[in-house]
Amino acid sequence: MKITIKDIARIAGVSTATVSKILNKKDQNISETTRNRVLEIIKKYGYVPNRVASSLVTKRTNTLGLIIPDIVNPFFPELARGAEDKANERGYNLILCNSDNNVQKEEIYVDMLKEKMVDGIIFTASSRRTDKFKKLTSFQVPVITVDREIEGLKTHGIITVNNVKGAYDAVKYLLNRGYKKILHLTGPMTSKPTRDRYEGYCRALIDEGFEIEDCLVCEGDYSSDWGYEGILRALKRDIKFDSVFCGNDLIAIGAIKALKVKGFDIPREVGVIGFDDIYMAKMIDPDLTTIKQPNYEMGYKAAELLIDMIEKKEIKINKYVLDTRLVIRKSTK
Amino acid sequence: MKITIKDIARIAGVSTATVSKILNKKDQNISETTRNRVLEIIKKYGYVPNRVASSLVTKRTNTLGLIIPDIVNPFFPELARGAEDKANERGYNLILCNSDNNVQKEEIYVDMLKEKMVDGIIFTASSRRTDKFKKLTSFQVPVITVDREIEGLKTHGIITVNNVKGAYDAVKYLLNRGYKKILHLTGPMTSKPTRDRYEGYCRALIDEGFEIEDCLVCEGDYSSDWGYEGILRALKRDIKFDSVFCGNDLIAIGAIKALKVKGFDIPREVGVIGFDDIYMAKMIDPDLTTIKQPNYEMGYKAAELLIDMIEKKEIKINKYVLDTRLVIRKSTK
DNA sequence: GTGAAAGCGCTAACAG
DNA sequence: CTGTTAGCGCTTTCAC
Repeated sequence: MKITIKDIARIAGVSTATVSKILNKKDQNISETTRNRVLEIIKKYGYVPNRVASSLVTKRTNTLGLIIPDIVNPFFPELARGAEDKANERGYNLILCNSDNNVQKEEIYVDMLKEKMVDGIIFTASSRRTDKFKKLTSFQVPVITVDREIEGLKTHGIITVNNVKGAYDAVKYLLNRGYKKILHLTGPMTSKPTRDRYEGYCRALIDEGFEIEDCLVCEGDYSSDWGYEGILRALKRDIKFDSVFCGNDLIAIGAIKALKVKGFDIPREVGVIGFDDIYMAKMIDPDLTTIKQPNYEMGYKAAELLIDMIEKKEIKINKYVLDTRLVIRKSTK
Repeated sequence: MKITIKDIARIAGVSTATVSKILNKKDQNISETTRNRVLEIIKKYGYVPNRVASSLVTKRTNTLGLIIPDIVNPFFPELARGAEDKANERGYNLILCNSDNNVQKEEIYVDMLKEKMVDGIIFTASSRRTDKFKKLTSFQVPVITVDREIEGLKTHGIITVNNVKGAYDAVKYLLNRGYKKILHLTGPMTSKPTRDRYEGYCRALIDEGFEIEDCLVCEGDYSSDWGYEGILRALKRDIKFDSVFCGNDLIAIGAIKALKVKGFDIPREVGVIGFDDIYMAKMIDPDLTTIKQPNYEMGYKAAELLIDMIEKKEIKINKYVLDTRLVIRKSTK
């Protein structure tokens, strides 16, 4: 039989109200003596309050939902860690949900989280979301979307990265280093970040007086396999390029692999630049020049904004666009 | 104002008991007609039951705790994913906790999870655990430890990997391929897997008629930095070796990097073998021969065993030792 | 087949 | 400074 607040109250010879007040630090009006006595008894008996009971009355669970496509994708662990750190710091826990970018799974998770009365949700939505999905907007608790803005989906806060500028910086850097024919291996164009990076690519080219050649832009997905495949395909089609701007680091890693297999010297013959700066970027050979995304900070900031909303602190900004940073390593000359 | 079971009952003209029974599929004794009527109303009003209320009475939250050192460490995302998949399959959610291998943080998390009344915990414990830490053993709910057996810590179930055999296989393979001087860059000897891998290393050497040379065994931690550092240090000390058995893939990746910097040809002059088979193992150059650990399966199995315990299914075995597998790639000849 | 009623363990007025 | 009391939203006996 588990020990309850009633037991503590009885043993201490006070009411449950008194114990509750002490537990919740609403004890300005409790005498030093009783407080100490109660605290002692709590300790002695190893009493642990039952939060599900208190949640039922306070309507707060101190739990957040984190919905991401897949924790195995190297992009997400840092984000999750950032969110968890902030949540923990503020006394919240995080429920991890892997949606596989699957709208149906997302909906199921949202329902589960709703039932469990989470105080808020951090959401990295699938790219295939349509506005038929009203569950979130009708959700009673605040929702922060991270990394991907969803058209037609109103959320309570947004954390993104300046993808246009990041891509712009990448391409401009390539151009400045003397590369002239930049192959762009993109992710799926259904996702906003992909389109933004493509936009940055175009703008940099134009600003520097180059033309945009459609054959240099190849759409795929955010995987190493696609990077590998994309290079082989470009080579087969006899497309001329002296550098590759990859939609993310995974693509870049695959691309480098293919390039090496085909005997190209990186960075002399072909330069490669990625996007993300995942952990592995500095471990591969040559280590990867890339655009660092502040993944950890995104998660951290998302949790912070979310908790501020939950706790009704004054919130002026509900959209943060974090900046990327060019990290120069050895895959570009 | 949120809609409750009372509202549904009132609208349907039945009691809350009836609605509850229908909700929980204990409706053998409910007439088809009322059931359909109630279900319809639930749908129409978008009623979502409040699980925290029901948890209070059923003493089940359908929530599990997952305590790992750090989700950013490439070893853990797969484990977490495996656990989450199984949990989800069985209607449970997972609370993610990053302990940083810090006993104090572990204790705090255990307390939080206890307060939130999780139904069970999956625990990858810090290596520095001492038996002063009784919180877990005195814990009311089942605990499964994964990957690391903790001496002096009784848990309800254990999932590990056959580290001795994995290491044995690795070293034997190296020997069979003609390598003779195997440097062993280990993790911290305070951890059981490290010691087990060391044991496998010794056994293989002995079985093949080699001697164990202490100077070939260097203790560090499970990071790429240590792999890099370890190679440089061995070289500086003028230790002769023709291959490296690394405590994990991260160490191997660092080692490969250092070896390449120093101009060694891998695998001809020096062969390298890792342990884990993380995602990046096949992406680096040369791609890494390694011992695959079934990370996903460990998480999956852990969740399965845990949930079986929670739901009191017949449990014969409460310890699973999963097998590793040699994955041959290009970092060995 | 269905419902009344007694809690689950805690908090929050409000009263004293 | 402390206690009384009425729930929070749900499940579960047990009676009808």
